[in-house]
Amino acid sequence: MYGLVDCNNFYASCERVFNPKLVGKPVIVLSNNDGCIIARSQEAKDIGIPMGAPLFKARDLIEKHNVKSFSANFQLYGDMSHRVMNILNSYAPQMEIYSIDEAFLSMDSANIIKDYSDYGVKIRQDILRSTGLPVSIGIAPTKSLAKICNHHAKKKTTSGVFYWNDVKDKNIFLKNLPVKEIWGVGYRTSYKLNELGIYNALQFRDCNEMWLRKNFSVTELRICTELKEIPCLELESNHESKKNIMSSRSFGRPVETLKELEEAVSVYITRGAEKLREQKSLASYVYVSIKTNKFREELPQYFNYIITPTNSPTAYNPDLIKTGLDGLKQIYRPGFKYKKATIMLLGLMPDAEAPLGLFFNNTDYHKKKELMNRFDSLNNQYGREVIKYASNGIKQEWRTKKELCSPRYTTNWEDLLVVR
DNA sequence: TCTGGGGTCCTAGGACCC
DNA sequence: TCTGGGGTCCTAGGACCC
Repeated sequence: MYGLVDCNNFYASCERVFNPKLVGKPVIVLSNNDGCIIARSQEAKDIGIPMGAPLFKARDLIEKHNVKSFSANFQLYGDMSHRVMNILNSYAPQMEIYSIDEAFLSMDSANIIKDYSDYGVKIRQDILRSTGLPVSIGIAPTKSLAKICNHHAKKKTTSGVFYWNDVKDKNIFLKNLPVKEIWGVGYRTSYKLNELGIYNALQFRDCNEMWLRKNFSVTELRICTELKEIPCLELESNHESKKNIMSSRSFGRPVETLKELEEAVSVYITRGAEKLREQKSLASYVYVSIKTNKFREELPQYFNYIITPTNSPTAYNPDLIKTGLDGLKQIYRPGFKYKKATIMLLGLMPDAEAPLGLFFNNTDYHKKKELMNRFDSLNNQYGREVIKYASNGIKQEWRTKKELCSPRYTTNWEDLLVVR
C-alpha cells in the first residue's frame, strides 16, 4: 500500500507559517524575477488568480482583492521541506521524496496495516503541529491511485486523508475523473485519448491493452495497469545521482555585453558545480546557451548553445568555468538584448571512478579536490558567495529581481523571527 | 514595462558491428 | 544486377512532472 503526502499550497503555506496575519487572506508566490505566479493560497485560487500566469496579467485581481505577493524564497521552502520529510521518515522508513512538497510512503509496515486512514490522520496532525503546514494524504494500492486519492483528499474531505478502499463505487469514482487529471497524462496525451474516444479514467482502465500499447507508449500501459490496482511503479530510492545538472535563470534586466554574460555563466556554473560535488560526481562536458526575450517580438531574436568538453572529468570550479566561458565566446553575438543564460553539466560520473593514466594528473586532481572542499565548507558556513571567483563579477547588475522576498526565517540568523 | 527553473523517461533513427 | 538480419549504443526531441 502506498501513501502520497502532499503539502497544501506549499509555498503559500510556508509564507503563512511565519506571518500569521496572512491566514485567511489570498497569498501568491512569484517565480524568479517576480515574473509568473507559481503558487497560490486557497483564497487566491477562489478569486480566480490563474496558476503560471505572468504577474502583470493578474494585476487587476491582485489589487482588487488586496492579494499579498511574495518573491520565491527557496531557502525557506527547502528548509521547511526538510522538516516535513524528516517527520514522514519517522513514520515510514521506506519513502520516496518525489518533489519539494510531496513524498510517497510505503504503508506496509506491520503497525500501519490495521487502519490506514487513522494512521494518515495521525501523520497529518503531527506535521501540522510540528511545522504549521497542512498536508493531504491519499492511500491506495498503487502510486497512480494514491495520487488520485490525494487529490480527492484535498478537494473533498475535511480530514485531509482519503483511502482508496473507502470508495463506495470505484467504477463511478473513475468515471467521474477526466483522463487529463490522471498522473502522467498531460495535455498531448489527453487530447489524443479524447480523439480516440477515451474521456475518463474508467474507460482508460478498461481499454484494450494491445490497442493502448500500439497507439501510445509503455508509459500509458503502466498507468492503465496501475488503475487496475496492479502496482507497476515502485518506490524509487532517492540516493541515485542526477544524470544532468542544470542551472538557468533569466536576468533582472536585458544584458548585452559579453562581460556580463560571462559573469552570469560563471555564477551558474559555480552553482552547478556545488550540486555536482554534493553528489560526488565529475562532469565531462559543459553546455552553455544564451537567448533573447522571445516575448519581445519586435526585437532581433537569437538563441544558440554549445557543448564543450572539459580536459578531463572534473568538479573543479576554474576548470568548469573556463570550459563554459570558452564555449560562450563562440556563441556570443553582439547587438542582441539577452534575457537568459543556461548551463548544464553533462557526462557525469562518480568521482570514485575518476580515470587514471596518461592524461589524468592524479596529484593535481587531489589538490583541486581539497581546495573545493574548503571552498564549499566556507560557503556553507557563512553563506553562499562568501568566497567566489572574480569572474562571477562584483556588482552583478544582471541578477534576478526579488523585490518582495520574505526573510529566510529558518536558515539565516539575521532573519530569525523576533518575538516581543 | 513585466512572461520561472530543474528535472526524468521514452522513442525513433542513425552509426556501427558481425 | 542482385544488396540480410539482428544487435547495441548514442542522441535529439517529445512529453510529462512539480
